[in-house]
Amino acid sequence: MASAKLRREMNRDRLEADVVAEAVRVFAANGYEGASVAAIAENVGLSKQNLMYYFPSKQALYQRVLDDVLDEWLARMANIAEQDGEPADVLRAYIRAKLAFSREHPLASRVYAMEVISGAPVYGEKIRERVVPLVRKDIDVFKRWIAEGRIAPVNATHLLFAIWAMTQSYADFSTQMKLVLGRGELAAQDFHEAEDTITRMVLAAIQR
Amino acid sequence: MASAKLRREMNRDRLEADVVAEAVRVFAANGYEGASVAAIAENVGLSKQNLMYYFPSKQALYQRVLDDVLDEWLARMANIAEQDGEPADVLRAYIRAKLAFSREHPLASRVYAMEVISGAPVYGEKIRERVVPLVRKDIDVFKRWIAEGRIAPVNATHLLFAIWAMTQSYADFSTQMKLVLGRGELAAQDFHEAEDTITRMVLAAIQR
DNA sequence: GTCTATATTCAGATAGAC
DNA sequence: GTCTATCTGAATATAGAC
Repeated sequence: MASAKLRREMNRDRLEADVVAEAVRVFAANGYEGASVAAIAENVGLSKQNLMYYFPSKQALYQRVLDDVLDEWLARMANIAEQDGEPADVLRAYIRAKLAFSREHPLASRVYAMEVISGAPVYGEKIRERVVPLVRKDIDVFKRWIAEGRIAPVNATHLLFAIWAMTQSYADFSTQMKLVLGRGELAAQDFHEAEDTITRMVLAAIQR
Repeated sequence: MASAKLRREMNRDRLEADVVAEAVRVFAANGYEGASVAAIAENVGLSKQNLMYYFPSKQALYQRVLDDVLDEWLARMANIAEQDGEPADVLRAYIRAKLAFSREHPLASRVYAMEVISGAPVYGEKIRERVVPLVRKDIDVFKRWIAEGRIAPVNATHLLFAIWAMTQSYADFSTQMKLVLGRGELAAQDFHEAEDTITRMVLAAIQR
């Protein structure tokens, strides 16, 4: 009895995960309005009506996608800046983690980016609740380092904005980068060079 | 005769400019698919059908919007890197110009960003023709500086990607920045601090 | 050039049988 | 939970009178 229910729930979880994974692709490629539930359903092998049995509305599915994106992102990025260690080492780890996310989850990054660029009409409140406090904590860490004289007195907020922008662009703007590099895909080498260049800029800027 | 025609054409130009300006707003806020021609027409005081007399299709209007966005961007950004002068001064001017564009034309930046994030399905070819050569020229300037020993041997390509990402984010991600800063709008002061921080990072990185 | 009217397609969502 | 069938609204686009 319990095991049958458990198995059913695992199947459901797996199915939902499949749907969400496909939804990320479609939302990333077309934006919220441009995405069609029918397309997502077809790609995942469900009827549109059946998909809507699991996700009652397109918005509900979209919110679930954003929730999952943010969960994954928080799991990787939370608490990096708060770790002990030399500022240079912490910043290196932070840049590396954020670039790795861009490389491993470019679609997730793009869905989030499009939502923000559109003015965060559906996810603004969640960003305020879940992202902003984390960002502020990271900024506070930078400020503490400055107060303690461990790094140069840079503008902590804009330093973080800069790190975010530089690392995230390797997911969001990879299409343009590929055109500039004349390459079909960004390769491991590109991400290494990116990491070196970004790290160099950040560490040079905080040099006392 | 000729003056009547001229006047008519000026009116038409003005009307088209009004439509394009409004279209930028709507495309930036909703993406290509999410934008509706009817909404654009209404906001500009035309009937939908009348608008489609001037722009035969939604895609044509969208392409026109992107063309105008790119024209404006090229008018400001082309040839900055190619100017004579100390690398530090040229880079300062480049960063300032790009930040000014983000500040003065955030909607233009967002429309372009969404197109690129979506994979540039309609504007990819134009980007290849009009943007990529310019970017490559700028990168070549950086490489020449390195070869001449005027700046440190950084990765020229990724340095440019970094500058683009940092400056552009003040248009594209301003919604998130405003939430972090707890402010309704980005102010002149924010852009000054951004410019200082970005310039510091770039100049520190090229320091020999 | 501008209007009324309409064709056509497509999307999200719901009802109800099984 | 899954299916067939359908409703409803919106959006692009076109036809044709004035």
